[in-house]
Amino acid sequence: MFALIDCNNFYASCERLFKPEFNGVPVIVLSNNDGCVIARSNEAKELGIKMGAVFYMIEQEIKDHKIAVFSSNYTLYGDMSARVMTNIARFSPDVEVYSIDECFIKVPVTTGYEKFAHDVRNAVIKNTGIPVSVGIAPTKTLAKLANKMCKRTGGVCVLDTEDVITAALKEYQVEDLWGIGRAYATQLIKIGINTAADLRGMPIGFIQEKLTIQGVRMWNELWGKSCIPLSDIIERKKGLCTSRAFSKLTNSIDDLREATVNYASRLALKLRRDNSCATVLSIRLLTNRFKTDKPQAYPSISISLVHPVNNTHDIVAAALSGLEKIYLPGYMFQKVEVMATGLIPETEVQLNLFSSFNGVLNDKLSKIMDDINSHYGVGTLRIASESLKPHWAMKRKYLSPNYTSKWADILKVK
DNA sequence: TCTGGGGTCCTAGGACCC
DNA sequence: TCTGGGGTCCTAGGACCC
Repeated sequence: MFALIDCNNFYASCERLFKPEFNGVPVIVLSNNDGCVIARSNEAKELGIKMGAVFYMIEQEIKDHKIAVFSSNYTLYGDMSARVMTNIARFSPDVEVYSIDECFIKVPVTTGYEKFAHDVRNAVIKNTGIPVSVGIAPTKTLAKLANKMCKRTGGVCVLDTEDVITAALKEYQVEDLWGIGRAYATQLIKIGINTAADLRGMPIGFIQEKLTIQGVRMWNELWGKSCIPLSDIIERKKGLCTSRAFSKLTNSIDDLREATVNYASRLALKLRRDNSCATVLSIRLLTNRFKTDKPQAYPSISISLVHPVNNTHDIVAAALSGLEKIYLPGYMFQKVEVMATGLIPETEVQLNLFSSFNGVLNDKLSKIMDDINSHYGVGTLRIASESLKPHWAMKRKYLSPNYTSKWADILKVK
């Protein structure tokens, strides 16, 4: 049996944890650049605030209902997530951290699933203050489904017999299934497949044709046959990406250079934290796709690097050379994307017979930079062309303090 | 003025091999 | 009159996830 444990309204719950005066009050959390709503407390959901709602379009509603607003604070959420996962790990040796706010575990008991679910839930709530829901079922797909049904059942839901599963599938909308997104949902509903039970009732050939092999796995899982194993080993990443919209559009090559340098050095840091090196670096400029009356362009380039690298200087230099090649003067750009692919572990980097490159493991400069920055704060030591507070930097007007990870931000109790 | 950021997997088709 | 059968690798695009 699998359990899916999911934090309720995770980002909103994190913010509320340190602002208890917002308990019982509608709370929303915004995406980067304070663009749209990405988390809502139950009260905000009840007011009809939609996931993905565009912030500036609902400002009046927010004022009218006195909704508390936060910019997203991933430092805080990441730290709270680690605390939740650590608590869950005490209940099972097999944990797959699936996202920042949810994990699958193998259920270590063979009976008494309800009690087990309540034990996990109560422990996490008591030790971290974050409310969670626990869904238990024979497969991961069904555990996901059980978890979503927790809203009705009070935080815990067990689907352990064929009768219970069948009844649940009949009530469950096909578009809410794990693995059915917008495109598939539209197609399925058009031909009269509305519930999970309808989908499960279709022949496997139909599933294979319409939804490919992943659909076949899901279909089997709905029948209780486990096809998606728990992956409790963290796989190496295949690519890393830094991409962020600017607070305002720009066509200035200087702005774009500055942004590219900033993003590329962030990317280099991500690579080093991942202990991997890039063999290919891609860079892309993007115009604002919502401004349909303005000319659109998404120029990009992929650069094969001479050596696999993860030091800031080489990554930045490659990114800048790419930028010069793709820059188009006549467009207002909203975003630059810097991507590293063809990643290899830094311990497996081969040296090149024909160059003086000394290998990543001898890269003392990066190590010193990272040490100083982790001790004195991000940006203490950086390359000269990187700016600390650029004018195009993303908006984070409603940012909360880093209560759990910065000495200066720790809550003071009188 | 203002619409997120980061990933994964699968398929089809083309280029190439013997 | 008529042009095989089996592969691999890569890329672009589309679907999905949170």
